[in-house]
Amino acid sequence: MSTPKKLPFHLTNTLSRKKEEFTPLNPPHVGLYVCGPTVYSDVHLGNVRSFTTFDVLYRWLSHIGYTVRYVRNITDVGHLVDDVDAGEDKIAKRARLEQLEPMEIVQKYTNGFHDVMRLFNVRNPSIEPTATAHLIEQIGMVQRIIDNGYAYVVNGSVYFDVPKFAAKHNYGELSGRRIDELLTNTRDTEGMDEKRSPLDFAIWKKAEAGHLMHWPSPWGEGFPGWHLECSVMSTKYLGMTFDIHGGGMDLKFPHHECEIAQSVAADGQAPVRYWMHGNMLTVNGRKMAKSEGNGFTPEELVTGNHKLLERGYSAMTVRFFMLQSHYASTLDFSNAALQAAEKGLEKMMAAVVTLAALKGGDGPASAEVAALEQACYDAMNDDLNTPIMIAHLFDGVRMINSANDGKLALSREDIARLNGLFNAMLFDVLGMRKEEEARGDDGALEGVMRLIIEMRSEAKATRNFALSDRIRDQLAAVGISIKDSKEGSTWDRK
RNA sequence: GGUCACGUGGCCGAGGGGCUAGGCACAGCUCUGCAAAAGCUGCUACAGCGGUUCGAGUCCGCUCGUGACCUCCA
Repeated sequence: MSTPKKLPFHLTNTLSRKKEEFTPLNPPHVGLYVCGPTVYSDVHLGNVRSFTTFDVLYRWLSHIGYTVRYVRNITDVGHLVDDVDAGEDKIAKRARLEQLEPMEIVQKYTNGFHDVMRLFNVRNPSIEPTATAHLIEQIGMVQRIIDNGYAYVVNGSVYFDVPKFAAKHNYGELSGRRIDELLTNTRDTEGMDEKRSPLDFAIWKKAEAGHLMHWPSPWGEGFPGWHLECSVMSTKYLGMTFDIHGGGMDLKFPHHECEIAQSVAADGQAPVRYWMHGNMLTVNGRKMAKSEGNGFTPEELVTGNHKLLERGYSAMTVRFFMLQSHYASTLDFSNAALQAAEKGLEKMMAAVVTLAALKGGDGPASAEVAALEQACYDAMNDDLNTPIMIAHLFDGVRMINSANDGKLALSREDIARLNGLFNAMLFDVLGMRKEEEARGDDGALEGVMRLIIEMRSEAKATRNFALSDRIRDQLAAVGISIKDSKEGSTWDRK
């Protein structure tokens, strides 16, 4: 029996803007770093899309045989906000509003983030480092950058010297910016008067009076700059140069560009071989963002308690909806699209149940099933093309249902392979979860339903359709649907 | 203002020089006590205008429209 070809994997590298064959630095190991959340507020659905994208990447790399060390950080230091709140740390700001310790805020939203990840069946990373636990390393990196002449100290703050760096290195290669263009388009930002060039960015910032989160450093009390933590934590756990760095499109510039500059300036090595950027979730064509105020929380999503939501949707419906578009495309949120995804997912899940009960005939594996397997691998290996892979799975759904209707002959071998394929692709790779599992049903309902179905079948046998229809209607009213077939009746929660 | 994307059928959304995407919705048929489910069939589109080509939704140019980044943001 043929087995599908599982390699090679191709992904779009933002550095080259092209699809490239992926080859790890030290196979079979893969180092993967993804920018995690800033824990000063609830994560919204746009954040979930990004983490889901990289969750699927992690799952896929593991599935095709790589040993992945997946590092996803927690940003708990807080970054400078705009000039309205000049100098005030985001986390400190919220802490004052809510009269909590900064680390209490951090803990609260970290817990919330983890709850959301669990709800959407996003796997835990191998390492989840926090910025506050890596202050020593961050100070060390600042010092190395200063020692190498790419940063200067002004009044207790340390700034990265972008023009000096750009003179020798390719600053802007990731985001496609050019120094001279950037210079004509800068706006006033914090610390402008201290910077030699408006393009320079802080890698260590002096703590002003009242600033709650600060640490001692060779340059005085302060806190680390915007982009430093990712540079430090990625290379600490994955090496000076590692395989894949992921994040949202909106982080490409300046965040990731600065990460590259910092690593090169400090250690002389480009940190990342493949950069991968996920696109934005939009609402009515506009990016979902904290600053836009158009996001909803998972609670609002599930309950439907939000003005943009006609009703609630399960986390798995939303996950499936997201995976039906490519990660590099924008995806527009809408109730109609969510409802279509919900129906599609129900159909696919029903087919999985049908498949488990199918009895195949004798005979060899069919070419169709083998082709389907290969098509799924090819789709995923082509830059993680989940929508195509899902389209192939729906072809499998049709095969399963046709076989169940007696219109297609499948061998035991075919059925075993389809079972394996759906388990691998739908559950392991796409990370779908059966809703009953998510709900945590025990066996009691199953037993009760078996009894009710048996009694209803007796009513039908005596042509007491008034009773059998009443049972079906009443069950429907409490969210349980009954479906009759030649072999008997099945039930499902809806 | 600068840079970069995108515009696909009733809706969502892939593809990316010749080959059925898929899902949802809708209509008809089959099955069925009725329903639901399922299967089959139908609806077959690529913003507009030019160009390249034997052939363009796919490449090039222009126009219009939308968005992202340039500032914390997945």
